[in-house]
Amino acid sequence: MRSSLWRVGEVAKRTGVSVRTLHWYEEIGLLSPSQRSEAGHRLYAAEDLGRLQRIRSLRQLGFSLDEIGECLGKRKFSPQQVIALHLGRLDEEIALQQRLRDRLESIAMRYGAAEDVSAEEFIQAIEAMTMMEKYFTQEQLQELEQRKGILGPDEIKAVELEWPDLMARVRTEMDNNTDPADPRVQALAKRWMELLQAFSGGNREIEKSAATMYRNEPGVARQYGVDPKMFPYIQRAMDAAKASQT
Amino acid sequence: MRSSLWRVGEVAKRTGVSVRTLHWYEEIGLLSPSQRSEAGHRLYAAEDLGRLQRIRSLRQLGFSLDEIGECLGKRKFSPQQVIALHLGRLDEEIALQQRLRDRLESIAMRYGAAEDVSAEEFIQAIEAMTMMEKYFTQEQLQELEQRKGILGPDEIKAVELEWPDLMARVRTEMDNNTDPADPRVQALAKRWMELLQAFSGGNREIEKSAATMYRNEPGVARQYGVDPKMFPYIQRAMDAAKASQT
DNA sequence: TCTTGCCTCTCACGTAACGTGAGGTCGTAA
DNA sequence: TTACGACCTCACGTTACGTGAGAGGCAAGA
Repeated sequence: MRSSLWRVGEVAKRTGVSVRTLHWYEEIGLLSPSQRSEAGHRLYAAEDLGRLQRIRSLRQLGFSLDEIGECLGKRKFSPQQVIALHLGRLDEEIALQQRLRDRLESIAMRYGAAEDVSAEEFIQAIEAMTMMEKYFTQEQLQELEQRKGILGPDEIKAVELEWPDLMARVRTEMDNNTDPADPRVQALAKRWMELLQAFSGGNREIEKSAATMYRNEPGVARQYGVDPKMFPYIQRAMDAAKASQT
Repeated sequence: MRSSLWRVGEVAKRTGVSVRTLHWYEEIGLLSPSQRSEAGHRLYAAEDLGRLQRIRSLRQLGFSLDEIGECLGKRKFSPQQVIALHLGRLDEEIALQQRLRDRLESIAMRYGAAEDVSAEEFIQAIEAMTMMEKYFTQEQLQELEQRKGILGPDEIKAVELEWPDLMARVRTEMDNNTDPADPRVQALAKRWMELLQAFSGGNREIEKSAATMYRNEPGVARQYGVDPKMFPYIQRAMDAAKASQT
């Protein structure tokens, strides 16, 4: 009889759980040793170890101690229901983490090789992405992602470098009150439309969403050098181009 | 000036975070309102809202408040490193959850339709699975899984029903000291080998691992009615079959 | 002016599942 | 007898807040 009683330390060594964990399981009423020595030391019998084994099995499957307690306590619980519930929870969590992972990776890829990225710049990129998720619908984001895949990363980077430069030139002409029909402005407007086409693929809804974003988020607009005031100026340049074509 | 100062409730409504969260951010020094009213009410300025926005962005990417504090505080941190670290952590978590999910699903499928599964039986199944993962190597488990796919669920269930029955019959003959060469025992031994073949696919290592499991885990053995003492008895039956063939 | 109702404040406990000491007791071997 | 290891209980720390409790502030109506 004596040989079939184990003390906490022995149980801990054999099963791999910590002594504190065994204390904790007793405290919450999940697993109490069936005996105590005169000095108050815990003595675990074989049946206690069996219960511990079951607890560990259920724990490994990700159940909470509360749920385990209910499973082991009551005879009437429905395993299918419990598992289905748990499975659903897990699926949700996994999907969430996967989305999170994808977002993180897309940011990491954006700055894959560059070494001199400042924290400032980095956080702005993150903000830009959360903004995108705020202003574009799920389908639009998918479409953008798809077109990104077609263009390839080098092309994307080139455009991202060219865009602020183009914006600055447009701003200069606009500030100088250059006639929208001027060849320089015409060239800028042509390039603007090309880049816009590369971004939106001609999807009007995407262009609208982008415009809304630039209007509502001065931070994002500043990052790319976009000013809503440029929109009508370029529009006038486009109108002038059409007029000269006829 | 006055109009660009917001109180906690207003900030909470605008940004979607709770008042308590704003209190908390101040308590841990992550975001303190740049002013207080005479009565001690928090007054957030535009720059505070900007910082809050950055905090929210980073939070959405799954960073801890500690990490966010460091990112926003120091200029010298390496975004790539932080992201790579985080990405690694996420991948690990996802893989873990995926494995967990698969295990859960395999258990759920085992008892998909059955309605009268007792908690006892259910927990035993879970224990059996954790035992499998303890005694079989990763490759062996994959091989078993593959063979399970080939056999199909109905076949599996049939075998699982037949196995305890077969064990009981063998036990009876063994207890009666029936000659291993007796036709009845020969028939049982033949069926034993067939089922074993269906399980192991002739893989000796898998058979060895299973034997070790049955020897070390009386609980699992009891569940399937297996007794290590049967092994040599069946072996003698097989030997007798061979001898009679020559 | 007083009350009403809606802020806001600080303080403080609760969450899940233990980890990590602190300070004291028990058992046994040298 | 003393040293050492195993054990005991108590209690705080962890994450990122949620949820009150009790008290004070602020504008509007009676």
